[in-house]
Amino acid sequence: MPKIVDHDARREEIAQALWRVVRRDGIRAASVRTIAAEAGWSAGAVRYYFPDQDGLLSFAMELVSRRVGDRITALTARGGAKGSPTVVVLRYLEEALPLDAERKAEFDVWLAFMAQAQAESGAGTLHDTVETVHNGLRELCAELVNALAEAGALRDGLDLRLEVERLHALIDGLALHAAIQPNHTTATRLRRLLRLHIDSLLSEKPLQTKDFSSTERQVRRKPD
Amino acid sequence: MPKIVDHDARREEIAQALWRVVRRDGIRAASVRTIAAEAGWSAGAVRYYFPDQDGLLSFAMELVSRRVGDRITALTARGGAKGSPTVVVLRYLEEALPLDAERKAEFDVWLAFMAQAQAESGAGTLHDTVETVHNGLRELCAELVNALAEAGALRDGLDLRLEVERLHALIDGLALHAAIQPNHTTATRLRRLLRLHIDSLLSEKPLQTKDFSSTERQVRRKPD
DNA sequence: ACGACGATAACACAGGTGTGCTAAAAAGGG
DNA sequence: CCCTTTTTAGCACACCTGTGTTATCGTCGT
Repeated sequence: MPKIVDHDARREEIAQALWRVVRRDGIRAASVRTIAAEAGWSAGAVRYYFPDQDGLLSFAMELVSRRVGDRITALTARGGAKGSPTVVVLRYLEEALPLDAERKAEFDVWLAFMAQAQAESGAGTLHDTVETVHNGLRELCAELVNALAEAGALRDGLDLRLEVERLHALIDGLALHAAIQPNHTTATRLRRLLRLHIDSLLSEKPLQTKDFSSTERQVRRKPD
Repeated sequence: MPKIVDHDARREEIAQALWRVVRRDGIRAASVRTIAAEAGWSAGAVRYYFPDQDGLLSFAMELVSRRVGDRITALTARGGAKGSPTVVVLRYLEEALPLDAERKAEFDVWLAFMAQAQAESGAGTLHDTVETVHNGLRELCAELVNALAEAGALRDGLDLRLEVERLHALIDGLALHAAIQPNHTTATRLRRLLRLHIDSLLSEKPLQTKDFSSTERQVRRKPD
């Protein structure tokens, strides 16, 4: 029997080379040859694992999707539901934000893939993965909001369905801002904004933690 | 004197052809020849107005930026500041959301440009326009929040700086969601979510309008 | 009418692109 | 050792790419 390599591992390796090319030079530079050079193989070797480049693109995109999904499920397996409801919510949602270099890199290529998927108007492999991830994040938001509601932690009069959408939009907006202006929207600021939003949904004053934002300037209505 | 054409108008026409190509086939298909074919001219004619394609790309991107900027200033010129502060805020922010087909098209190409700009890591023409637009929208959010604060409409204890960031992120997140799932995140839902967020910042119950969301299911804490 | 000049088209060239095909290399079992 | 099967590299082809360069066309003032 000849040399046997782990095909799946090889494919992931090539996909990660694709990520690096996309991040460095944009998706326009993601050709079979440049990716092969980046991965350190010949173009023929790459084509042995990916017969056409559309398959390479969609695989690389689904790998991003799988990565973030795995992080979420790993968090659950590790007892991510331990602690007070708001702590659990923050822990999960912070996992969806580009707080470190690795996740920022993932989000950058995800952004490129989203833009490319918009071209396949309505349907297509890329578009489907975008929808899957998008719905998955929405469902996560829904579960977390529902958990807060069942714990009786939410303030009165909230429209749960709308709050799920608002939270979901905020998460994606924050991620986008972190990608666009990482120097302005830093990791700590992301965390603080997320916490601020969750707190605004709660009925009681939240428990104070070490990075409580008491240093922020507060505005008070001028007395009349 | 020979035939004289309006160069700026021609450039805008070509840039719009670029937009159509990007929207239909993605930024990867945005070559000089495909754009020329889309615009109905020869490649040589296009290159007469844009010596190189990097200039074409950045011009097309800045045109998007100019379009949305013009809409905002046009709104101001038309007396956009008339009415109660919250009405003014909603009017301005809705202008930044892809509520109709034209603005959705603009956002789609804007998304592609943002992804491409991420490749020029840190600097570059595209990156600069992204930052300009991004800072412009943030400044708009800041002005609107400040207007609400000066009108005494905001609830107590808000951190203005953080609220500006949160509003800004929500706007971009909503726009992204409208682009990704237009069937789910419809124009009316966008408006409702934006209104919900603004209302959550106010100290008093907002004035009711015709599209008041009384039809939405409300959640009330179970009595203990 | 005609010439001058902006506008358009066409061609050339070197290189890149996806993809099919084929030959060489590598590696473990007999 | 050799042989079989997987893996890798290489080449070929037709086409597309950006960018020069050049020639033709159209239109206006004279």
